[in-house]
Amino acid sequence: MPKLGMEPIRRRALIDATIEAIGEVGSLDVTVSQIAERAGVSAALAHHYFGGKEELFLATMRELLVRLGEAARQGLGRARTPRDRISALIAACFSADQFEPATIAAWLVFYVRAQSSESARRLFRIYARRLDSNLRFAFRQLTGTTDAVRLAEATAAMIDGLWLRHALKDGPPDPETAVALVEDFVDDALDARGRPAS
Amino acid sequence: MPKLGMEPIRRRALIDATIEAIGEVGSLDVTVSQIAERAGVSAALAHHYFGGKEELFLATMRELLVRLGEAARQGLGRARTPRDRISALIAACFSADQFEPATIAAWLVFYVRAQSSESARRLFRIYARRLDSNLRFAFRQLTGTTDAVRLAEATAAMIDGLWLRHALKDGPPDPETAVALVEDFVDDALDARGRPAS
Amino acid sequence: MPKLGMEPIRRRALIDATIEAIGEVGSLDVTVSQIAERAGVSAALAHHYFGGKEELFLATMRELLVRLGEAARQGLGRARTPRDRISALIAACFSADQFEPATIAAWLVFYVRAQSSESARRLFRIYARRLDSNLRFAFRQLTGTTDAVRLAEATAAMIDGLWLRHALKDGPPDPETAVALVEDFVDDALDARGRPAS
Amino acid sequence: MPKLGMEPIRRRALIDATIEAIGEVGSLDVTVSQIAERAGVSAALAHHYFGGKEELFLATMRELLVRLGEAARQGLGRARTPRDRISALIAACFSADQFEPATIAAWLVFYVRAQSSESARRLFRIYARRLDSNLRFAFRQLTGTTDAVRLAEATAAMIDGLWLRHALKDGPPDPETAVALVEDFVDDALDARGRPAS
DNA sequence: AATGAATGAGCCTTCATTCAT
DNA sequence: AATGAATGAAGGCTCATTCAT
Repeated sequence: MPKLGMEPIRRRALIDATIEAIGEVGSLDVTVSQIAERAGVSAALAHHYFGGKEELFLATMRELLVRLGEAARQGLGRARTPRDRISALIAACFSADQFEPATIAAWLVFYVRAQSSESARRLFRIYARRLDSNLRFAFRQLTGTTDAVRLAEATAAMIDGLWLRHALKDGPPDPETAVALVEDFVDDALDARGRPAS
Repeated sequence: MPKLGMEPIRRRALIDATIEAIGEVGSLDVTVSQIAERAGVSAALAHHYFGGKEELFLATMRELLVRLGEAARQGLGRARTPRDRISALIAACFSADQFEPATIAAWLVFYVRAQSSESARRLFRIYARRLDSNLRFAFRQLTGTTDAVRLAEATAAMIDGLWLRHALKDGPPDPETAVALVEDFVDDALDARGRPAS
Repeated sequence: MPKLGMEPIRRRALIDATIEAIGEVGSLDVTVSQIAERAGVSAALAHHYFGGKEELFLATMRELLVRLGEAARQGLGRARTPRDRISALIAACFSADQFEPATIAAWLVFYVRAQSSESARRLFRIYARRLDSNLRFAFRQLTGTTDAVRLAEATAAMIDGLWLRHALKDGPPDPETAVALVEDFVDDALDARGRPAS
Repeated sequence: MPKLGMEPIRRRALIDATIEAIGEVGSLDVTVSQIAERAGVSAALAHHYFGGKEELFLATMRELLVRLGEAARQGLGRARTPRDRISALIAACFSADQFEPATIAAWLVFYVRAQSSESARRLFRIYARRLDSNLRFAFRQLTGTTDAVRLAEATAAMIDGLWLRHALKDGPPDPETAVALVEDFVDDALDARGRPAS
């Protein structure tokens, strides 16, 4: 039954369906029909609203990025100290939303996509830069600039690595352990900084 | 004119071509024809020798895994202390061979493939388990068992994360910095271990 | 806000938009949406008023035919002699209205359409018959019946041919030259008639 | 049963099938599958050999043009006088090959195509220019240069017009009458030239 | 040993058309 | 009077795969 104002609803449904479908299949080899069916609409409608498969994927990536950005922003808002800010960023990356199997899978898949699609890469750069600069900024208040850069990179790498490994694990996601590993790393690294001559 | 004993030559050429092609395109969306052309043979021949695209990909993954395994084995052979063994493993992961753009891309792509292909996942498990157990074994000689597990996982995660990030960078690979980051992490972590109450 | 008496306005707008669209694209491969947009209405409305694409095309053809018919009638009204009548018909075919690029293109396109659509062919027959009989009638007053048929056919053919060739030319239409060519042909033909044995 | 050297055979079969299919349907709205089926092959093969529908159409046009060119060349070879050359060109345009219903339809359809496809237009220009220059050359030997241009254009137009009209006629083609009309036109025109003051 | 020939299956995309509002 | 919403049907194209040579 056609109603007015369906567009945002359909777009949202299609994007969610895309995440689910990619999550289930574990790759971008998902047909528009599969996605549309999951969203309860025809494939033609997906094209109608997004223009094509490529754009649907891009919109989905953007959504993923936005969600992560919001999680980070909220966490940062509640943080009081620089060390808190770092924890907030780590927590955001492993928050329930982000760590659902389908979401992890979708992230990973888009990560790879970024290798071959210029538009995808552009989107990812924005995300990477934002996370990095947030981390760097927090670290800088705890160490010198040079170390901040290093530590920010290492932290980001570990986060990504844990994501990656979770994407391949069979069992349920285990965000607590992941967070603990990164936190320990940060603690140790900052600790070592404070005691230069060991 | 058909020659005798061409099989190993062709197989090798096709596997190399697969790595190159995937590296260039940045995804598994490579046609058998493209690969075959790059190897200087017909697409039909690829099927003749491998049975199908799937098997060609699997063989290529296996090759990648073997190469990494060999790099690790060689490094471990020269290592004298447990700490040396850890460094050897890190170095192997970032050795010149492994860190060529095409290879990084191929790894990443196969990583994702593992999500949807049971056979691919099986192969990767073997690799992950071997790296993990090697790391764990070395760490266990420097820390307690519990910490060894944790540290091994964190180290492996950081390595994977650095790989991932390099896969998306535009510039030339920078293995030295990557190695330094991981080594620092290990140093700091072991350091912290030795001085429990900080 | 819906207004009353919109029907004729919309129909006219849609027909004009059809001519323009066909003229611009140079073929019948025009979507109903494109036409509707050009007319400033929704595609659904086009169906509402015409019933379908086919009927819209047919209505457009009819319009084209009517315009040509009117141009001819007006010219014939002012003609005094049989020879004048011939000139009037020629002039009508190359009158400004008919010789606009979009109109030429539309004519040509519909001409082809007539090959595959019975209804389109029927419309064209009416036009062709009317032009032919007008020409024949005029010629008959200047020559014998047999020759009149021949000359009418030749004249009509030349007119159509000149149209065709103009449809493919890049530059601006050149009705004067076209008219001159046909007039010369008629003159020469009639001349030859008068002097049978050469 | 796959054999070697099939390519030229298949190409030829596909081109012939294209002409037939277009001729039967009377428009370019022919699917590749229809054409392929008529040629006794799969649609995929058509793409394999031609790359796409567009190229298949272009190749078909080229073939049509070549056939016409050959008919003209043969006729010209046998012509002794300038007037003979003109007749030869006219005859070529209405020769049995060219005047088959399917061929006429295909010509007409491609003629229209030229309006929207740059590549098609380019091909047609070549044909038009060649026919024109041949005609002009012959006329120039019989009249002054200025008249030659005019007469060549008028002749070409009449030929095209007769083609056009035949394309829409239901009955069987009637090349003799068509040729007679054009020949009469040429005769009368040349006659008139010779007797300037009437 | 190697390949040209050939195809079936499947996907993206377009578009005319319908319907409820 | 007019339109946004929605879809079924169909077409072009790609590609892995097979087969006879």
